Amino acid sequence: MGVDLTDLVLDVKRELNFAEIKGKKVSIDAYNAIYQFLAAIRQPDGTPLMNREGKVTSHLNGIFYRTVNLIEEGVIPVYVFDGKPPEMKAEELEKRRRFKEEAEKKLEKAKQIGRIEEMRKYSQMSSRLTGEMAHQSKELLELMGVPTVQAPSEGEAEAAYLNYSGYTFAAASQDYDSILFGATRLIRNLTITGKRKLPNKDIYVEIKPEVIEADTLFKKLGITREELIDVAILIGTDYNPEGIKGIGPKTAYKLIKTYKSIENINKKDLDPSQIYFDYKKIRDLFLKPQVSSPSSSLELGSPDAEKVIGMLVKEFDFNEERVKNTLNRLEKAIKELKGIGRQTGLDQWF
DNA sequence: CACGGGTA
DNA sequence: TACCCGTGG
Repeated sequence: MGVDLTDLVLDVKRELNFAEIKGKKVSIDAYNAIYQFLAAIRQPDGTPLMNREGKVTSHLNGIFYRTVNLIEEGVIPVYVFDGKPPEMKAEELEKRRRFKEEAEKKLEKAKQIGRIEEMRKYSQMSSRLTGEMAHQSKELLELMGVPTVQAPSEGEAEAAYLNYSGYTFAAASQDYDSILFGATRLIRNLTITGKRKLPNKDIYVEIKPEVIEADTLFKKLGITREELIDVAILIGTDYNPEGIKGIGPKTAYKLIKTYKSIENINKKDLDPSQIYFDYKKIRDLFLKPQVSSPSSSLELGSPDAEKVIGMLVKEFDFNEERVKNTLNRLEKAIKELKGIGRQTGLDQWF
């Protein structure tokens, strides 16, 4: 799930204007994006899209159409895939597994009483992104000519690293962890747009991409990245999911703002016995995550239309006409995008 | 979520 | 052109 920093970023987050990322690379936390497609691209009763053999295709649908739309908007997406999770994430992963099991039980009940709305909700909650799905997504992107990066460990950390090292202009993820990992610019809601249903209500809200600039956030809060990491640890991260009982974003921020670090917090403000986790190790996971320099160029290549059709149409039963249409749009968008690189610098004269 | 045909 | 809505796989 990541760290809940919503309350702390409220004042600095702003709507993304696509013009500001035109022609720029954005490292996308692939797992995060694919998971959202998998959860969202479903029939009203929650059944995911599947080919005739019953293999789920929701993730491929999302990757294919959304990515082409992004490239048409002028963005060069760089999808970063997860490697092996850090051992300290085990508890969080176990927690997620239990959550899925609960959702599956609730789904069965909803099915029995035939409540379509509930069925959809619990299907979404119980969706699982398999290794095979991640692999298929990566394969599709490669056939499309879209750069991918294999992270040694956390994809989000690698995406942030690509960002602060200058390979990409921003990092895209739903999770605020990106900023803890060092991203300079975080874009949320890049891969999901449109309307989203409010939980348990019949109200739909417009979801728009938003930007959070790390430096602006640090300045606004008057703390450093290191200090924000300590704030996050108090609230609870993927590496200490429980956080500290009774401490939320506001309190955590106040404590670190006052004391600068977890070890400096006065005993009267926080009973040290509450800190049962190895916070120094967690700090290191954010400050010195396992990352690696990209081995490929991270440039858009030429799509292999034949193979994309082979995969989507022949193997996964996508509509041939739609796929061909979209491939044409993709080729056109790539050409235009490559034109931007050559033309910049000339534009100012015209 | 996204497409595309229909409708105003 | 903007939105609605049924369907995609």
